[in-house]
Amino acid sequence: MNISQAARQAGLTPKALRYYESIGLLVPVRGENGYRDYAAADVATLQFIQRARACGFAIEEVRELLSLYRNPSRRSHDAKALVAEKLAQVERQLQSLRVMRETLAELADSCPGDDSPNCRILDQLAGGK
Amino acid sequence: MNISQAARQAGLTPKALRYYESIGLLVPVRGENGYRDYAAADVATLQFIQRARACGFAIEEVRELLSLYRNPSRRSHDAKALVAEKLAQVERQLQSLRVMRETLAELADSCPGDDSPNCRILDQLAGGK
DNA sequence: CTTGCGCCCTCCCCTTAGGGAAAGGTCAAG
DNA sequence: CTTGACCTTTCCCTAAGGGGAGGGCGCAAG
Repeated sequence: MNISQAARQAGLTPKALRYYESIGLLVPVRGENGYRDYAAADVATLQFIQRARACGFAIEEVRELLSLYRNPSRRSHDAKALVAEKLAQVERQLQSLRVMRETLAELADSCPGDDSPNCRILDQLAGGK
Repeated sequence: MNISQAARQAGLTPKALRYYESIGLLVPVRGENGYRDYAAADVATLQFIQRARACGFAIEEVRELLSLYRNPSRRSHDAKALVAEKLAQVERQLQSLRVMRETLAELADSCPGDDSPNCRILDQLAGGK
C-alpha cells in the first residue's frame, strides 16, 4: 500500500509516516520503484500509534508501548504504569489550565471592553492590584 | 541592575531575558563593560511579560498586549478581545485534555496491572474493542 | 599583585512532531 | 506522448528558551 493510503487508513499524514520511518518507529519495505510499501500489519501499527498519540503519549512513550505490545513476556503492570503516569501528567496540565482560565476570566470580567483606554486587564498585568 | 537580579525580580531566568532581547521584546541599555543594565521600568515590563505568559499568552501575543499597554489611545475592547480569544483557546485545550483523561482512565481501569502479559490497555490501543 | 570565584558576554547546538516547499522520478489514463 | 497525480529526497522552519563552551569582568582575600 502506498504512503497516502496508509496514512488515510490510520488517520495520519504522509509526512508523519515519513517522520516515523526517519526515527525508526515504523520502517516499511520498499518496492522496486523505491516507493514505501505499507503492509496490513504496518497499518495496524500506525493505528496503534495514532490512538496512543491521541491519548497524549509522546513518540518515545509510544515506542515503549509498542515494545510492550510486541513483547509476549510483558507484564501488564508496566503498561498500566505508563498509562497512570500519563494520566497524572494530564491532570497536572488540566490543573494548570484551570488556573489560567480562572485568571483570564477575572481579567475579562474586570474590563468594560469599550472604546475607552481605561483597561483593568492591562493594569492588572502591569501589577496594579 | 544586572541580568540575574532583574530575572529574579520578575520570576524569570537570565536566559529568557537574553531571548526577549534577541527578539526585540525588551532591549535594556548596556553599561561600560557591555553588561545589560535593567532599569526599574524594564523590570516592571518583565513582570508584565511574566504575568501574561503565566496566563498562557504566547510571546507574540504578549508583544501585542505590551503595545496596547503603551498606547494611550488604545481601546479596552482590543485588550478584552485578546483575553477572550485566549480564554476560548484555553477552553478548547481543557476539553481536549478532558477527553484524554477520560480515555486514559478507562484504559487504566480495564487493566489488572499484574505480572501477567494480559493487557487490555495494549489490546485497546491495537484496536481491540 | 595576583588568585579565585562568581558573574557576565556571545555563539552554537538541541529540544517536539512534523509542515512547507523545491527539484526531480514514476505511474496510470487519455 | 503527455498530463496530472503521486512518489522520492533534502532543506529550512516552527516556540521558547536550556545547556554548555570559551572567554571577559569585578570584587574580595591572601
